[in-house]
Amino acid sequence: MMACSGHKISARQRWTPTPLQLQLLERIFDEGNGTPTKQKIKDITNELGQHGPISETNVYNWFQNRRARSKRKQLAPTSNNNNTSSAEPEAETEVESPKEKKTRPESFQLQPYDYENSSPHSLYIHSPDIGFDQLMSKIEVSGCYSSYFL
Amino acid sequence: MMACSGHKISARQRWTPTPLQLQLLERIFDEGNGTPTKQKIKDITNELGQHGPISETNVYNWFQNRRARSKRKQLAPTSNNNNTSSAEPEAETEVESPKEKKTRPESFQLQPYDYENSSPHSLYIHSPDIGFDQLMSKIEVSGCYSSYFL
DNA sequence: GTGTTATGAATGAACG
DNA sequence: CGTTCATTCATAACAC
Repeated sequence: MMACSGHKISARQRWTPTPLQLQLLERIFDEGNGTPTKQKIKDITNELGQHGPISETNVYNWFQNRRARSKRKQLAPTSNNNNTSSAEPEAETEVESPKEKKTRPESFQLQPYDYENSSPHSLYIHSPDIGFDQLMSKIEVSGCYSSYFL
Repeated sequence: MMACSGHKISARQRWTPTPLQLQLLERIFDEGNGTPTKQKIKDITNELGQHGPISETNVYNWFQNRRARSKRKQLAPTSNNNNTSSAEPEAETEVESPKEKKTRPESFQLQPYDYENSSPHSLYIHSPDIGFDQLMSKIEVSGCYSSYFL
């Protein structure tokens, strides 16, 4: 019964950007405002306030985090593959068909840290309903974690 | 499976440490490295990579979680009474003690916003939206801003 | 197969 | 501004 994603996104203690807000934030961030001024923050806050509760502090923090996180990509995505054992017992790699959406619109789990944001790629999700599927397209598991080697 | 139509799991799998890796991690953690540096992370990752797939991010997260968990576990055991039934812990008490506890209360979004005031122009603190902030901290499933999904 | 627990991962907020 | 803490979510692992 509960298998269904019956997650009520009820209120949380800490601010949670709505997908729309997030989209806007990312967009702005991507626009090239690495150092949003106070005025800018205010503006953004005001703008985003139309889509949900938000405060200037939230915006400020968000940008700070965003920047830090981007830079944080130094933490290697390097998948250290070791093939000590030639045996690669395929466990149950039941890869489901990548379709459908996740469960929560606000947080799409990414892989490790993003690789590089230098790419001038503007990936934005339009569609008021959001195709989570597309969001997931970024996942790059690039690994077969199903195997246990002891 | 899944009676609900809402199903679909992403292809992303969560990293699962092998017992060996876990053992090593615990050992390192126990050694007294509460704050593993990036270099350390790399080292550990490399080491553990010999026992299974792992990335620096995994190691980093593991330590973070480990630490948080430890703290949390240790903070709770001080149960005074062996009360079988626990009363409702959540009481609406917005009265702020002048002396906040040392614990870092996940305060709701404050509005200090007093970091660098680079703006040459003074700013008016009148944000009408601050009222929302407070509301947000408590918003329940009620029909307040429930429509902020998109 | 269903429900619960354990734990990795993501993120907002705070500290230095 | 970079790093760390705390909280929450999602999912693998486990128990029923």
